[in-house]
Amino acid sequence: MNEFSTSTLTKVYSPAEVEKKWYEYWERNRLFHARVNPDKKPYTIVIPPPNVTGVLHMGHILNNTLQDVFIRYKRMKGFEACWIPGTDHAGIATQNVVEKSLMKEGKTRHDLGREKFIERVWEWKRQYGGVIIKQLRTLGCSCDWDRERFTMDESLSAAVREVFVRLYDDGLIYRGNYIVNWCPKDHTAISDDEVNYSDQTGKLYYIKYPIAGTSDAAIVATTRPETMFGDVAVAVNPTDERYAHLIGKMATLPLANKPIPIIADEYVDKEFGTGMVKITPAHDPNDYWVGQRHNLPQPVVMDISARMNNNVPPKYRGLDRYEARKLALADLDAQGLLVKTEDHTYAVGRCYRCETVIEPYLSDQWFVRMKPLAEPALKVVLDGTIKFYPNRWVKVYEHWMTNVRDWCISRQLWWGHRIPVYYTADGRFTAARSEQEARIRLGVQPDDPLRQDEDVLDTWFSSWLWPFSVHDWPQHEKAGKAQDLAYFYPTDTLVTAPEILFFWVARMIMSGLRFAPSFTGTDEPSKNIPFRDVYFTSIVRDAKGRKMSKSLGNSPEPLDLIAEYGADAVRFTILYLAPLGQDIIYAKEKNEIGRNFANKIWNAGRFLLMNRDQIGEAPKTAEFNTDHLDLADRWILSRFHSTLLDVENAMENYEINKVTKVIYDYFWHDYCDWYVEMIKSRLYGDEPAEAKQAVIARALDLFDAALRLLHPIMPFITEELWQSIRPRAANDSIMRAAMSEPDRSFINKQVEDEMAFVQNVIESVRAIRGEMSIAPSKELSVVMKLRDGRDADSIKKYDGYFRRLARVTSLSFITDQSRPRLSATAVVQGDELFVPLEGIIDIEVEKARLRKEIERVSSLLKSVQAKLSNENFVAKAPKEVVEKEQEKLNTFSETLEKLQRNYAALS
RNA sequence: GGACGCUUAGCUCAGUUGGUUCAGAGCGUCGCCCUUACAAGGCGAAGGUCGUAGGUUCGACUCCUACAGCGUCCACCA
Repeated sequence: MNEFSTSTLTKVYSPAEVEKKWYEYWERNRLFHARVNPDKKPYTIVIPPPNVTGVLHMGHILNNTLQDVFIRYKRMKGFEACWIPGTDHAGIATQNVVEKSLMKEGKTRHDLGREKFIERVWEWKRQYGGVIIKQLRTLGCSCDWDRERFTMDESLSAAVREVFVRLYDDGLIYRGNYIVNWCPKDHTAISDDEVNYSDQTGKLYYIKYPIAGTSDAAIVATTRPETMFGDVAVAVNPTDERYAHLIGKMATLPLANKPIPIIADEYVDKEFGTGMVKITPAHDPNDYWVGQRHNLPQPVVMDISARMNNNVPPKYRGLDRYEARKLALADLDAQGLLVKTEDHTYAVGRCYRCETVIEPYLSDQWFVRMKPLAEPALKVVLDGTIKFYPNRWVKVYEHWMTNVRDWCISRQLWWGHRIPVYYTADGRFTAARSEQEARIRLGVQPDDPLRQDEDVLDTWFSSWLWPFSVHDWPQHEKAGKAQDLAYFYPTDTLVTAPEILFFWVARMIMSGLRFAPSFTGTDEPSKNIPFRDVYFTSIVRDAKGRKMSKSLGNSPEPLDLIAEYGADAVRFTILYLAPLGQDIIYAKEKNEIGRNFANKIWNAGRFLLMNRDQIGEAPKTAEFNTDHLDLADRWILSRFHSTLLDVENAMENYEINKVTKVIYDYFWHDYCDWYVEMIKSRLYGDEPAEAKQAVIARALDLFDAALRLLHPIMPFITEELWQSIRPRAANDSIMRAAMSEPDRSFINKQVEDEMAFVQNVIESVRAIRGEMSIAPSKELSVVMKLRDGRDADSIKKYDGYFRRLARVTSLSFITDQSRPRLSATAVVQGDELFVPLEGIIDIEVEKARLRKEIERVSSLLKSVQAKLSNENFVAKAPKEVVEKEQEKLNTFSETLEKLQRNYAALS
């Protein structure tokens, strides 16, 4: 498995086989599996269960990459990291999918009947469901697959029943005849949160309702004339003097020819329309409450498909609501009762699943009383027991939780958890965990008829229990999961989209605080909350800033991306682009960032292996070999440990894009661009073999450490290289290796300053080369004139670096004015540097170069001078700041002087 | 109508207690290079009065206010 020879490493990294190979290896060795381990602290994440009908999209890529990064990072940091995967049964979505396939056979679910239909859904689930779970493997997710759950598993159904009964017994679940959001296509109620509103331009119709016995008429304005058949009153504002005389009179409902009263109610806005409103209690939520206040009847005039029912005049019966609207308007117009029609923009609510315009509809539904659940759930977020990242979502949460409305949990579907309520023949009912329990509760004999409620529960009624139901609560004892539940609950981090803050996040907090005490045995909120941190992910948008979605067709196909760029590259790229709390603008081509980086890592590995094979490696003693250290070594060790600190810090704050940037910069620019280039001068120089082998060992140590640092983000390539660079034990994996711990004793400011000088010299020579268009292969000489107190030997010892990185083949020093006549010059930290360019130099180019540099330094100098001559500044600014400015003044003026002298020497 | 977020190089974005060798990176552009890890690469260069207008301060990309543009969430008048 390990110890490749260099020849097997191709020049360009090809991820496909590598990724497949290692994922199989990890899974085969059950390296993702977490078990209760008292010696380690647990770190748990439960996956936001994707719909069982779902396929991977870019949002999942981001969301699951983040979770995998957290899990892999914590695992390497010594935690027992457990990522629990699973899928959601997704009531409406799944039922729709199966109904669609039935339609192809010319059947409806009613042709099959409930039992057969549900069987059919299970069959579908077994065959096609959970594709997304397989796709997550492609992405490299290290989920504990032994713990995979489905929200319709028997154990999760038990949790649903338990919770329902408890809430029912506590009086928090009730049944009522209320207006709900009805989807005429899915034939079910949906919750307030499942309705999406969008502005739409429609018409506002003014309709005349004659008033019996007078020539007067009430003129009402409505956007939905078809609901007029359900009108039971006309309302005016009690303070509206225009209509005071009409209150108590009867108006005639046109077309239906029914008398309805004119009533007064505060709800009516005097300014809108005519100030008179038709009241339709069964088809409008506001009208419903008006009707309640005035004890009005609630005639329902549509059926479950929003077709007019038998409560309307015969000619309208059976018509779709929009056809009925058309016909009613025509009839009203014919009778001269349609006064006028205006354009009107208003918000239309649509079903979040099928986009059908919802119909407010009066029906019997089950509700959860939310206030008592919301209060403690709000508290733990406000007091920081649960933290939101970014924090601003706390305000949104607070607003919702203080204005929370009761949750309609019944759905008129077949696919889902059946409501555990049982009715006797004479109409008594109770909630119960089982039919047997219901019989006991109701005092009903085993052979007496008992009927279970036909409806199922909202999908979220099972997902809100997810953090503990995954451990088979309330049957955890029986299932042998008691220890797991105690050890892995609460979870640590929840990674989810802000869109489901209310649907899911808020409700999980409520359910955790409400039900966890029964297994944690404490009322302490911090032990009962379902998670400690919530990370809200970015929205992935396209180049035009539009949200990526299936319907817009503007999203790349994730699996194609992975096939083309590699999973590591896709993971790296999306994290690199995703700042905490900000949306991300995504385009396929961006994956070149990750792909190129992977290739860079790959080639660094090739370089090291090649040299190891040729030179050999000193035997391993500590994490980092510290024999034969020189400047570059001390510097890279210093840089590495500061990088570790930065990564740790950014990780704690969930600044993952910062983590990727820090590592990227370190690896590419510090390790590859400088360090690797610098050790070449030693590896190919004339040092003793022992020193060279120490250099190789150290470079490999650092590479090993960098691979571990990178592993959570790019799991595959790091495993491949980690296994190749050193012999590893059988079944070992980088994912089980320890992350390096930052050690401040390696961080050395003097070393970094010294290195900065060497880098500046090299960069100055390179800049001259670049400006003069001198080929990199052309060898150059450098003459230096040092400022007072500087020792030439302290610079000469870096000769090898200058030779290797700037192609400086001759370095000499002068102390007088004998500078080479035709040379380009630079000033590096006060030391002057001359590059003799006899025959190559273009005087004008060099003069222009120097002029620009002189300008730059002059403007710096000027601003420092301005500051120091400002009395207020000197008097009020802190002493250190003033001193610093004073130092700058000296440096700048010295540098400027030298530049000007060298400029003069050219003319 | 209410709340929140964003506005820095052509593009996508960094910029942590306010102190100009921090105005930066990547992509793109231009120039020189296939230098024995990497052209998916190396080196260098050009390019921005940090949305607008005020204010606080010795000093603001960084704090405050207003405005503009973009975006998100919530509520909603029939």
